[in-house]
This record gives sequence, structure tokens and C-alpha cells, in this order.
Amino acid sequence: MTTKARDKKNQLIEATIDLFAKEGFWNTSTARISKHAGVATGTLFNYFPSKEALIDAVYLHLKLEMKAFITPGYPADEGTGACIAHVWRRYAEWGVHSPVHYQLLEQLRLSNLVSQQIEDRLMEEIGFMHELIETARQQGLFGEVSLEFAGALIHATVTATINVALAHQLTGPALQKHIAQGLSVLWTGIQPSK
Amino acid sequence: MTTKARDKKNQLIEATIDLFAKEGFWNTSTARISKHAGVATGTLFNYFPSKEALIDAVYLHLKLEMKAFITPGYPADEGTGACIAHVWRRYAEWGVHSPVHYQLLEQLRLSNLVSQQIEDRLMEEIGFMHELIETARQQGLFGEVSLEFAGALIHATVTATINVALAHQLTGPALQKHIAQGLSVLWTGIQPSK
DNA sequence: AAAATAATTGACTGACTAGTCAGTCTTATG
DNA sequence: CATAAGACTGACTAGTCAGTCAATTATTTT
Repeated sequence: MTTKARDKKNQLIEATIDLFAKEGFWNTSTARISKHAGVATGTLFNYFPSKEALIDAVYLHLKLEMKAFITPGYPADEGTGACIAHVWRRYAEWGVHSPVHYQLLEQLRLSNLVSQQIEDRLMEEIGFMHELIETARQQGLFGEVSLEFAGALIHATVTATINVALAHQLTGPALQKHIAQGLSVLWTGIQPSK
Repeated sequence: MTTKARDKKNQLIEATIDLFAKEGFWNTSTARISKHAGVATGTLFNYFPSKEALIDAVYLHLKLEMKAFITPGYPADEGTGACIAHVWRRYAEWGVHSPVHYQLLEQLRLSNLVSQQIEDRLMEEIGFMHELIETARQQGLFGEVSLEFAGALIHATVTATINVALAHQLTGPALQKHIAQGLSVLWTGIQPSK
């Protein structure tokens, strides 16, 4: 694929994200997406064989974007706890930084519109997070909580934190304090009772 | 409205819930809903002026159903903490007991398809939960956490608990232990540090 | 029982849907 | 410059959508 073609593909994905976020993906037609991306309706289907494939690509795009935001500064040598805290904090910051993308990602996650193939592909990309949680659990950081439950609680707390931060339009130190508070709730709640 | 008419209205709402849950609300047509409810397409629009109004009614129906499940045994005289714990636990039990309705409610909540009018109407019905949280906060049960953040964290933890319970098909004592664990995470995490 | 009222029906409408394809335009190559 | 390859176009198709309405059936009133 040429550079130009990859550009157009990204252009279509960006246009899709824009419209999906603005109007909901269940009533955004391929015709509108094409128009918003500045191409003909047929061109969309040169790059994506179906609307479903486009949705898959959007989901993949968003998750990789999130990963790219989270990864920098990963404290691999400071222990499992620090790594989880880093990922949690960066996730929260990404959500506040890119609310539209974050909200669309959450919607797609619950929609059952994303194919299993893409879920599998993503497991390779962000599977390190699951390993991280499993390691922490084995080190006894999480008390009796199971792997899945720990993952669900981590996701739930970060989501709640992002949503409240967005609702109150927190920025700067107030935002940092709020994020620290959210992380503290998770950390205190999930730790084994002595 | 006669009893018969109210029956048919409920019949339509139940059929809608059934199909929405089975196939997703964004590709369930009014024609299919009518057929599934055993009436003609026109009849649906005698009871609901539009599909949007039907969705509103479904959302209201689900929330009131949840409220009805949560309310019994409310320990009004055992203090704010006990009341919140009761509501949290019963919510979790409702989600596990009625997974289809619970999941649909969550989807609708995030969909922006429900009108403000219905949200307002529901505030009157389930506003007592917010007052409960505010009271608890004023009593210092929640440390520095704001009202909205407390509400978000309560919702987030109960959702995570339900989802994991459903994924693992927990029942009986294992389910009760899991729910207790989820509540404990919230409670430990949110309590003020000494 | 007759008349009036209300509820129900389903064929129908115009707008919209995902996806196609014959033809046009752009770009790369010899 | 000429030719071939590939990218792009948008009118078009077959089908679905929410919502309508004249006709029919059921119920209530007189």
C-alpha cells in the first residue's frame, strides 16, 4: 500500500470516528462518512470491504492510539505495582485528553459490533496489561480477588474517574488530584486486608 | 387508559426489551417489534407516537423494575451505611438475576437515545439514592470524595461485580461471596484514610 | 338493535440503507 | 509521449426503515 493510500484510509477512519462520536454509530451511514471524508461512496469500499470492516478498523485505531498514549514512561523496573499505577493513571489522562475517542471506544466495546478477529489481534497488542494484572495478583497485591475481577475493577474505577473528570471539566492540579484520588480508591479497596 | 390498553402497552414494551436484548436496539425495526408483540405495525404507533418514545418507555420500565427489585428490605433505621450497602447488594443481585434487562439498561444508558424528559422523571423515582449518597458523604463516610464521584464509583463497582459474576455464571454461596467481595472493595476503597 | 365511538389492521409511502460497477481520471513506466 | 495499471467516481440497485391512513373490526352508548 502506498503512503497516499494509507493516508486516505486514515482519513476515512478519522471521518468515521468524528461522525460516530457526533451522531452515534447506529445512525451514521456510509454515504455520510464518505462525504465527510471528502471521497465518493465507492471509494470507502475500496479500502474497507464492508461497514463492519470499517468499524473494526476504527476500534483497532482507537485502541492503538490509547496504547501509544499509555506506553511512554512505563516504569518496567519499579515493580508491578508501579506499572499498574502508571497504566491506570495514563489511561485516565488519555480519557480526559481525548474524550470523544474515549467515549466512542467505550460505546464500541459494549456494542458487540467488533469482530472476534480484531479482539484477538488486540490481545497481542495490549495483552501485557493482563499479564501485568496476573503478576500483581500472584505477588499478593490484590488479596483474594480473581484475575478477571481485578481487571474489571481496574477498568471500572478508571472509567468512573474519567467520566467525573469530564463532567466537571477538571484540568491541571485539580485533575491530577482527582486522578490520584481515583487510583487511591482502587488501590486501597483492592489490597488485601491485614 | 383501560386495563386492556395498559396490558397491550406493556406487551409492546416487553416485546421490545426481548428483541433489543437479542439483536441490539440499533437494528431492531418497529415492524419486527409489532410482529413479536402480536399486533399490527400501526398499533404500535397508537401507543407510542414514535420509536423514540417507545425507547423512552422501555428505559423507564427497566429502571422502575430495578427499583422494585432493590426496594424490599430497605433498612431505613439502621443508618446510612447499611442503606447504601443494601442498595448496592440488591442492585448486584438484580443484575445477576435479570442479566438481559440489566445489560440492555446499561446499553441504553450510554446510547444518548433516552430523552431528557425521562431522565428528569427518573430523578424523582430514584432520587432517594442520590440523597442517600449525599447524606453518607456529609456523615464523613466517604472521605474527600465528591458526591458525583461517589455515585460514579458505586455504579462502577457494582457493574464490574455483576459483569464478572455473569461471565463466571456464579450462583448460590459463590455468588454471595463475590458480591460481598465487590462491596468490600468499594467500601474499603472509598472510606477515609485514618 | 342501531348508532356512535374507539381500537386495530396492514398495504403503502418516501426517505434512507449498504454495497456495486461501468466508466473516468491519475499516476507510473518504457 | 504512449500505454498500461490502478485509483476514484457517483448514479444505481435491491432492500429496509419509521411512520401513515383508509378501511375494517370491536366495543360502548343510546
